[in-house]
Order: sequence, then C-alpha cells, then structure tokens
Amino acid sequence: MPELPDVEVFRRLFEQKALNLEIAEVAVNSPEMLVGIEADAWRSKLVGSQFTETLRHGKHLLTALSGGAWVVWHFGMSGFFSVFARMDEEPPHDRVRIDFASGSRLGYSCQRKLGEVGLTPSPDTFLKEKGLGPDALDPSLDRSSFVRSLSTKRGTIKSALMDQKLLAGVGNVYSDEILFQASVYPGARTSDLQEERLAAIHEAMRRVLQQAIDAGADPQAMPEGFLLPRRESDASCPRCGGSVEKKKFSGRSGFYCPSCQSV
DNA sequence: TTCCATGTTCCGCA
DNA sequence: TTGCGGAACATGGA
Repeated sequence: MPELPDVEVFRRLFEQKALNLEIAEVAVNSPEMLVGIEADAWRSKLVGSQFTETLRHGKHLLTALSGGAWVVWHFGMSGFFSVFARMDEEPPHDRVRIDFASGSRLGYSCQRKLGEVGLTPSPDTFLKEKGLGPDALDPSLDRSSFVRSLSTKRGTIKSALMDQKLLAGVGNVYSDEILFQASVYPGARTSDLQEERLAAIHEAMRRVLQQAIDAGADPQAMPEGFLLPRRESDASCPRCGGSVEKKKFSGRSGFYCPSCQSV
C-alpha cells in the first residue's frame, strides 16, 4: 500500500487528527520496529509533548515534536495509521500506539514489520543520512533535472523510477501506472529512451501521483483509464481492451499492456 | 504446502 | 570501483 500517494493520505490524516494534542501515553508493542533508539527513550521524548507539524518526503512521514525533535514514520509494505475516538479500540498488528490527553488514539500498524519508526533532530539530517533523492512531486524535480538524473542509469526504466536515491516516493505499483500512462514498456533500458519519452514519463509521473492523492489513494476511486485496479494477469487493458500481462522486472512483478506499451 | 505481497538492505558478479 | 539484480527479511493470505 504505502507509496507516495498513500503516505500523503496518512500525512493528511495525521495533520487532521494528531496535531497540537498533548500526548498522554505511548505504547510500544513491537520495540524491534524502532530504529536507532530504545523504546523507553522514544516514549519519554513523546509523552507530555505535542506534534506541531508534518512533512512528507517520498514514502517517509516526519512529524515534529514540540520538544524539537522529529518522529520518522516509514510504512514498509503493510503499514498504515488508524485513528480512534475511543480508548477501547485498537487495530490488529498495532506496533505503536499514541494516546492523547483529549481521549483519542493513533495506531501505527504494520503487519509484516518491514516498516520503521525512529527519531531525528531535523528533516535535513534525516534526508542526508538516508541519501534520499528529491521528492517525486517536488517542483525542483522539473523536466530537465528529471531527464538529467535518469540519463546516468543503466538498468530498466522501471527500476530507475523505483530508485529512492534518484527520486523518492515511487514504488512498484505506481511505477507500473506511470509507465502505462506514458506508454513505455517497463523493461525498456533507460539509456535507450529518447529525451521526449523521458519527458513524457516525467509528466505522467506528476499527473499520476497527483491524481492518486486526489483519489485518496483508493484503488477503486482512481480515474478511468488507470491500470492500478487491474493488477491481475487476466485483466483487460483499460485503453485497448487487450490482456494485461505480468512479468518480473528486476525481482518485482510488473503489470503492463504489451500492445499499448513499447520500448 | 508453496508462492506471493505496494519496501529496503545486503551481497555477488560484471 | 560502481552499480545492477537477486536474495533475504517478517508475516499471513490465497
């Protein structure tokens, strides 16, 4: 679930439900998911404090604490937030839970435990440490800088789009959608693509991510013509009606339409 | 039972 | 030396 659009939806939920509330209690049910800090130390940073602002970079969500530090949330393949108005509710696989003095609670669930929760002094420090590229929707990643950074890549265009050090936020599902919308075969060598095609991918990337956010990252609410709700081998292509194919590209399964997408 | 899953990191090979 | 691609990671559903 959690690629850029999903995390943006989480950010908005957090912004709406968790900002400026005193943190009364913190439960760390799966301490192994905390990175670089002990559960007790992390808890005591939060309790008595408040979240004051949020920032999303790619698939990471950073939330500022009134004490100065920032909590870093990463959702792996199965993470999400849930908010409860009542204290007697709790979702399954609740790895971390924050109870607010106002009586509501925020749960961080991550069934597969591939996510991470941590603490950083500042977003800058964190981004530098991780070596993340610019956020895929950042205006600074314009057509020319997108083309420039992709021009150094040797592998497939699909894996280039998913390289978080190049640009942050695009994962397996949205790389497929972007390439479908741009009519480019996922297994095309990046170095074989002309500049106009890279520019088309850039344009499709911005459009797809924004539309997915507007749809609340809900597959059923995506615009007509999206491949995303049809990630099955026997599905029909929303554009030509032909059959969607599934194939491994550098270890991940990609879905594409062989007649609409080409090198 | 075996395979697969929307993420990241590590290792071997070119 | 650098970078690509596959395996591994943890867990549960088909």
